[in-house]
Amino acid sequence: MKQFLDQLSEEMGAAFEKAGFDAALGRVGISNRPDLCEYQCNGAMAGAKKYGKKPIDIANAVAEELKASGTFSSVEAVMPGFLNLNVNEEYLAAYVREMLASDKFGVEAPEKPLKIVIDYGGPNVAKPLHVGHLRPAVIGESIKRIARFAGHDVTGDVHLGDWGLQMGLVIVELGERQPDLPYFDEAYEGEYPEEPPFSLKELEEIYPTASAKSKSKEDDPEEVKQAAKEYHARALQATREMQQGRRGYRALWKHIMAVSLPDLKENYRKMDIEFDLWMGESDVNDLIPAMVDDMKAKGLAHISEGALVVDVKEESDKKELPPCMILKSDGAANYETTDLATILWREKELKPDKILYVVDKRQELHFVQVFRCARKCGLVREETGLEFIGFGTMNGPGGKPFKTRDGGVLQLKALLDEIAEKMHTKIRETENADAPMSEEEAWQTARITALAALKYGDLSNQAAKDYIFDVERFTASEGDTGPYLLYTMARIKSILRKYEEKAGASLPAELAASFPIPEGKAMKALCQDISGFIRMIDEAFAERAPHKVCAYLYQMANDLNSFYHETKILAEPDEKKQAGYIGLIRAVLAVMEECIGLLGFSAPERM
RNA sequence: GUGUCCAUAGCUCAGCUGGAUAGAGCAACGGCCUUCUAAGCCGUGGGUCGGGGGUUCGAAUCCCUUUGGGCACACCA
Repeated sequence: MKQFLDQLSEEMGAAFEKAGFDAALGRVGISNRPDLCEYQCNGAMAGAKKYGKKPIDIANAVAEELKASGTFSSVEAVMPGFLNLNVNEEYLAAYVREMLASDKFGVEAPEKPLKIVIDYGGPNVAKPLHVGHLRPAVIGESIKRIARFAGHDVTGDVHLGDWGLQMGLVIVELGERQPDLPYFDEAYEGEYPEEPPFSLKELEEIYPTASAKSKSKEDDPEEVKQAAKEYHARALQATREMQQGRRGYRALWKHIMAVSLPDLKENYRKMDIEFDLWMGESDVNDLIPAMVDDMKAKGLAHISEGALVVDVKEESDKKELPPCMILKSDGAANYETTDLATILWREKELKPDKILYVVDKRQELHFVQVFRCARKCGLVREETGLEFIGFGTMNGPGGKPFKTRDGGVLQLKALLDEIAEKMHTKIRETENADAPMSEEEAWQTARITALAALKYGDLSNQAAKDYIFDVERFTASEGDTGPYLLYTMARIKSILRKYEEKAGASLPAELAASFPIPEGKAMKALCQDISGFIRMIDEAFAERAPHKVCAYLYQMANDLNSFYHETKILAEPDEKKQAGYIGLIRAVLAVMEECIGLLGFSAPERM
C-alpha cells in the first residue's frame, strides 16, 4: 500500500494541477500546529515566486478545487499561504481497514528485495560479554528485524572475534600457569585431551589477567614496563603461531571456543538476539593466503615498514589516509586481514547486495580503509554496497565510560539480573491483590520488562550518538520507557480479556471488520497513528533508524492512554459503539506488538 | 596538528529533505483512583536552539566563520 501521506499528497497535487500549478507542490505533511489542523501543505508559498503570485492566492485557488473532496473534511487557506487540512473520518477509517486486512499492515515487499548481510555483535571469544557489547547487539538486531520486515532478504552474522591477540594472550597465560600441558610441547605428537584445561569461570579470569599483564602505565617502574612488553611480544608470537597452524595452539583454540561459545550463545539468547550465522574471523583464515597472493599478483600490495599494505588514499581525500595493512610485519593477520577475507567469503557464498556493519563509530577509519581496499582489489562486485553504521559510546552517569562501583567492567549478565530484580520488586509492589502473580509469572514478567527497559532505553536514542546509560532512569519505568509501552499494552489486553469474558465468546480473527469510523479527537488521533505505520517503516529502514520505531510507539501509547482515560470502554452501553472501541484498541495492540517485535522485545500479558 | 562528529529546558533526549507559538521524559509545583491496571491521565513553571555572519518571504534545520567538547589518526580489535 501507499503511504497515507502520499495518498493525501496525490490528492493535493491533483488540486494544484487543476488550479494551474505544479503538482509537485502538493506535498502534504503532518501538521506542526495540531491545534489548527491535522495535516498541512506549504506548496503555495514554495510556488509563489515561480508563478509570480501571492501565496495566499495560490492557496485559495487550490482550496477551491478541493471543496468537494471526499478525502479532506476541511481545507483552509491561511495567511501567508498555508493550507490547513483535516482528513475525512470515513476516508481515514477505510485506509486503516485496508491496512489491517493486508499482510504486514500494508507494507509491501520491495520490487527487488535486497540480499543484505548485517555484521553485528562482534563479541570476542574468551572474554565475557560486558555492557560494551550491548549496543552492537541491540541495535544490529533491530536493524536486522526492520530490514526483514521491510521485505528484504537479511542474514545476520555475529562475526566472532576469535582470531586475534586475545587468543595469544590466553595461550601465553595458560602456559605460565600450566607449562607442563602437552599443548606447549612442540615435540608432542599424540592426541590432545578432549577435556579443556580450564572452566568457563577460569577462562573469564585468565583473559583479563593476561591483558593486564601485557600492558603497563606511564608511571610504572622500568622493570614492570619491560616485563609487560616481553609478555605482550610472547602473546603476539603465540597469536601468529596459532594462525599459522601450530598444533598445540590450535587445539587450545578449539578448547577456548568450546568453552566460550555456548556461554555467548546463551547470553544472546537471553536477550532475544538471534544470529543466522555464527561465523568468525577464524573461518576465513584459509582464504587469506590466496587473497594475499592475488593482491600481490595484481601489484596492489607492497611492503611498507616491514608490513604488507595496500594504498587506499584518493585524490579527493582531505586527510592523509594510512594504507590498509594486509599482513603485519611478523606475517600475522590483523583485523583488516580478516575483515577483508570475510568480505571475500560473503561475496562468494552469499552474493549480497549490501553488507551493513553495525560497529562502534570509533572504527570508522578502519572500515573506510577496508572498504576501499576491498574495492580496489576486486573482492566485491562494483554494485555491492558496503555500509558502515557507527554507533556511539555508552557512557555511565556523569558522561564517563561505564564502570561498576569498584571500577571494573560490568558484565552483561549482571546488568540484566540487576534490572530484572528491580522489575520484580516493582511488580510485587504494585500488583493487584485480588489476582496476585505466581512467583514464576512474576519473574517471567520481570525479565520481559527488564529486557524492554534495556533495549528501549538504548534504541530510543539515535544510534550514532553517544548516550548515557543510567540504570536508575531505565528502571524507573515512567515516561518514555519500554515498561511504559508494555504497561499500555497490558491495559489493552486486560480490557480485551474482560470483554471476551463478558461476551462469552472469542473475538473474531479479522481486525479490519470491527475497526470503527473515529468519533472525537482521541479516537481520530489513534487512527492517524496507525495510518502512519507504513511511512514509519519506510523511514526506519531507509535511515537504519530504530529510534523512529520508538518515537512512533511512544506517540501511539500516549494517545492510547489519553483515549483510555476519557472513554469507559467496558461500561459503554451502546454495543455497536463498544465494539468499535474494541476494534480500535485491538488494532492499536496489533500494531504495537509488531513494533516492539522490530525493536527486539515482547510484552507480557499483564503487569 | 589533521580529519571527523557533536552542541536544543536544571538533567536525559526528540525535532534537522527550511514553514505559523521549538517538543517529550525526568526533576519542581498543582489537580485526578466508589467505575476497564495511578508503571496512568490532566495542568503550571522552565529555552537568545553554544556565539557571530550569510542565503531565504521564512532558519534549530542550509552555507561560512568562531568557541567549547567527543573521537580517530598503520602492525590491539
